[in-house]
Amino acid sequence: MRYSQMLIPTLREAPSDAEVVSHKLMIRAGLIRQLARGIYDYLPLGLKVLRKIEQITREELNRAGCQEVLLPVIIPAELWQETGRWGFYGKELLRLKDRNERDFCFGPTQEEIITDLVRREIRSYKELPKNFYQIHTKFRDEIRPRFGLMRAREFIMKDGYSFHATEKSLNEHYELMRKTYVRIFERCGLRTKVVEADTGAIGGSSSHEVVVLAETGESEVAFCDACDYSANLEMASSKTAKGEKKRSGSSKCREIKTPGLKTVEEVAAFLKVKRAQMIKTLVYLRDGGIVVGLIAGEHEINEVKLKNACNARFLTMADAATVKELTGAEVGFAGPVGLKKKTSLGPVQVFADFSIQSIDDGVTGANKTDYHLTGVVPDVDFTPDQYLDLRLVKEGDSCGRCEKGRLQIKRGIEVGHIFKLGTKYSKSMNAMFLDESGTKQPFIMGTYGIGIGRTAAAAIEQNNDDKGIIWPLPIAPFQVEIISLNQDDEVIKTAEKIYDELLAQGIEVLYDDRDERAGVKLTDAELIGIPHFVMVGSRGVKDKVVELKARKNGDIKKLAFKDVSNVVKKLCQI
RNA sequence: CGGGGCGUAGCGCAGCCUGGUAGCGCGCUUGGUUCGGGACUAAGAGGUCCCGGGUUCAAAUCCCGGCGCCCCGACCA
Repeated sequence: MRYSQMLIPTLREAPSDAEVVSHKLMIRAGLIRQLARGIYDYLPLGLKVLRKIEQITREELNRAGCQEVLLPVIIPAELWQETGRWGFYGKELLRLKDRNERDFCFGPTQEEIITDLVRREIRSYKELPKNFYQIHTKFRDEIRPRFGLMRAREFIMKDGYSFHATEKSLNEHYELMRKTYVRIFERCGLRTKVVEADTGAIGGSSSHEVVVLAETGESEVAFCDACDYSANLEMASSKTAKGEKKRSGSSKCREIKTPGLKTVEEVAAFLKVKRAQMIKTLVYLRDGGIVVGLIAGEHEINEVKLKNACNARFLTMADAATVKELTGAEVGFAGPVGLKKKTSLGPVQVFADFSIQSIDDGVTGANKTDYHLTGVVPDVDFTPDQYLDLRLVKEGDSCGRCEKGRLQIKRGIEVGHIFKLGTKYSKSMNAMFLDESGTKQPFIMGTYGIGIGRTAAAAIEQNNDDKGIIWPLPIAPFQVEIISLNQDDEVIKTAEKIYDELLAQGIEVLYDDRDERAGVKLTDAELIGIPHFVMVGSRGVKDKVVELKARKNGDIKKLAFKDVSNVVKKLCQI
């Protein structure tokens, strides 16, 4: 491709609304332009990168036995009503009506569609397992799109769905997908980590995320420095003392006046007790009731763990009025002793983190404004419904899996996600096959996603310098860029000749044939980040040499004309 | 949805406070000189000052309403 014929609108300055480096560079290098919030045009250079990532994804999935399909983006409401998601999904689901006022949505994910196809076309266990995937555009009306393609509303995603006759088959396939995902991102030239993840709203029993470690990532992952344990912060567990047996005895609880002291720090300082002795009491609102979480004052509660523990559909901090109704006190004085079992909003569940199990002289709110209780003993003064792990792990906590490891916490970009779904969708949509004994069984399903645009953004986050993008070779829009450093006849002749030679070798080459100064061409070349430059100038032409420059480290090698195509070809082998 | 900010030429911004009919840098067009790391020079093109209403002799500027975009928070296969 000739640069002069391509639309590559590079910018010296990034638009002021771009925050993170990948967003800035994607705009400056002319890969994307924004049309509306979270909605982008993909320009020629940007599309080439996406296509590369798609192609690698396709090759690896096909190799793993998956089949590509292409499902509609506009979906009739009926299918979503079958699974109940038409009601649950909320505003993130873009809903539309056709000319006859029938309800449709723009698919944010397509479990319903594929399950519908499979229930109509697959009847026997003999046809299983199967994995269908597609690469197409999704739309999620995100509350807060940001960072360019990292969190867009309209985005390109590879989504795949597998169907199995047995759990064993699902487990095997899940493992295959995990390996395949690792390989896909490795081939893209990315350094990734596979972490255990929360199954979230989509439901299901097990889930892993593939994340690219990057400062600008939106998710936090914890991993052990000794063993291979790694998990999304939402899921991560550290070593916890548990299994203390229940105590009995009489209460030595006392009420103490603590005027205006609400936080753990304030109360601990006032009463001269350790934070570890404090029983922090947090009140949450869930669908159909109230959930109270108890945790030692030195720790933070992990709301995802709490939400999962009580099996809630949603969970949010309770407002002051609810806290007052439950405890009879202002916010800041809640405690587990003598709590109501019921409120106008529904029943009250109390979950306690293991960390309070061993407290024997605890301090907690008295459910009375300006008062706290001391000498509180769990299982004597109050009994939680359940003890479990509710802690948000901290950097340096000991690993929950191995003996000596410590947890580290880093930020990452979630580029892939795999789920064991089970029969959630097949059951609600009555998608059944006949097993060996001739009985109807719901399909056992898995779902597997890769954010294609987000992967491109993550690649830039991981590979850039102050001059611009440094594409990993496998996903670079071009492998080589030829730059004529001036417009002398001999230089142009040579550049054209090399261009033809490289093209003939099947190399993806961008030839900057513009009548621009060397500086302009080089700066643009560095910005758009093609891995190798072949620089042709009049000085070299005299001696029949060109210069080969690596974008990554700036190394320059002189090359005789006759060697160019062989050397470059070797460099471009992946 | 709550809090904050912004909207003036393709991009980055000034002008607004204190109303008088729009400017700078980069980019773009044409000519000349230049030409191996973002040239110089001369001449140009390009703006519904986000939209609507109001105040005023006069509004980019003041007032009211709306829209769009960004940031923080709540959300998130």
